[in-house]
Amino acid sequence: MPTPPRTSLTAIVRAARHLLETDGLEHLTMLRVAQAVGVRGPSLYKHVRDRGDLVRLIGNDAIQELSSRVSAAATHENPRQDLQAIARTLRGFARDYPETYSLLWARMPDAWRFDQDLNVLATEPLLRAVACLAGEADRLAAARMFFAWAHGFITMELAGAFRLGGDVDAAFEFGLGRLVAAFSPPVRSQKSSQR
Amino acid sequence: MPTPPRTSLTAIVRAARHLLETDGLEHLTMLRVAQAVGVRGPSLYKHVRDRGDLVRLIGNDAIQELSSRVSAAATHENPRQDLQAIARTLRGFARDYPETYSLLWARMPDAWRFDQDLNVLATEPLLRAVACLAGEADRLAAARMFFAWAHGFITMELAGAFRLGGDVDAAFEFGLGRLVAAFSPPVRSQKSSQR
DNA sequence: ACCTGAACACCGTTCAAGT
DNA sequence: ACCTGAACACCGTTCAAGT
Repeated sequence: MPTPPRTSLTAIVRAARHLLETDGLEHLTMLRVAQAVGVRGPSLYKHVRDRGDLVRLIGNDAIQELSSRVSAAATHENPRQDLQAIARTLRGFARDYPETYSLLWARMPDAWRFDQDLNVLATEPLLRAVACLAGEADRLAAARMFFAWAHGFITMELAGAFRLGGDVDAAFEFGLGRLVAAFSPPVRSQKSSQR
Repeated sequence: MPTPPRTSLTAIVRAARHLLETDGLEHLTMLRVAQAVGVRGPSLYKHVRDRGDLVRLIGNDAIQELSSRVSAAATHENPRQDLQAIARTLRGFARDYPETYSLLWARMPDAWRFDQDLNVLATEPLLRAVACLAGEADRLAAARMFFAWAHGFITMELAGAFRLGGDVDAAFEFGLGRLVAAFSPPVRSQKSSQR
């Protein structure tokens, strides 16, 4: 005899992401998610394959939100301004949702990772901006350089790894400025050295 | 009545680090560590405060090994060569011990993190090399920029995040070259260059 | 001093049984 | 069709009891 669902996938994912953010991944428990949406633990398995699947759905949710923030921020005429906006948007998202951000590019089983097509979508504004500066040939390498720096900085900041003192905000702007500047084509004069 | 210890802290840490590397952090279990060193689970608590403490000891062990690798690699006359050697050493360590490397700068409770004085020690070669290129004033910001890039690149590589194709090794060298070049003082527009 | 079994509160997951 | 309690194998950790 059919019975109406007492919860929904979207409610489960929302509750799980909230729990992740407040208590961390190790406290993101099937039982606690179930409790948050008002069912018993085993019922979740009617909506989700297992805990890894739930992590994947949280990632999908988060990368879409991050992606739309990035798209909204990267609308300048000048690709350098777009790059700066993208980096600051990433950092802002990480500050709003540190646990969720950490999850996005954490080391995990493949089945737990957010979907690749969402990754492609999220990466597009960065690739576009970088192509203008570094040229088509170096597009991918330059995008990886830029994202590696931004992601590394944000990750270390979230991990509390910047403990040697100094102004962390200033260090972020320092890196951002130097990095954007470094994207000019390298060989721009036959006679002088490079920058 | 005193009885001789049937295991030791160093044996426990070594077994735990090995278990971490082979099976991942979530499978690093007190019971499995105990089994690996030949005692029962509860006995570990005579040597270690709790699981977080064990994670901290693994981190201490790993950062010391990484630190000595970095020191051994950063012995060139030219600070640019030292920077390149440092980055490649980090990446090599991460390839040898991906789980351990991921752990080192992961988001964790403070009590789980490796000791700060070991961090200072490990950072010294980088700070020294960077100071020669970026100048004393920008030393810390430049070191953070460099390490953020290297760490971000390595982290993404370990996480399997580079899935847009392209040559990842080439992207690493691209970033490394551009980054080292970017450490010249920025205002060279007076017609001169630096150094 | 160190090790042990038993115990407690918690996990993820399965499954037969309910509606 | 969805939800549930009971069950299983596993956790981390404590503690009284052994030697």
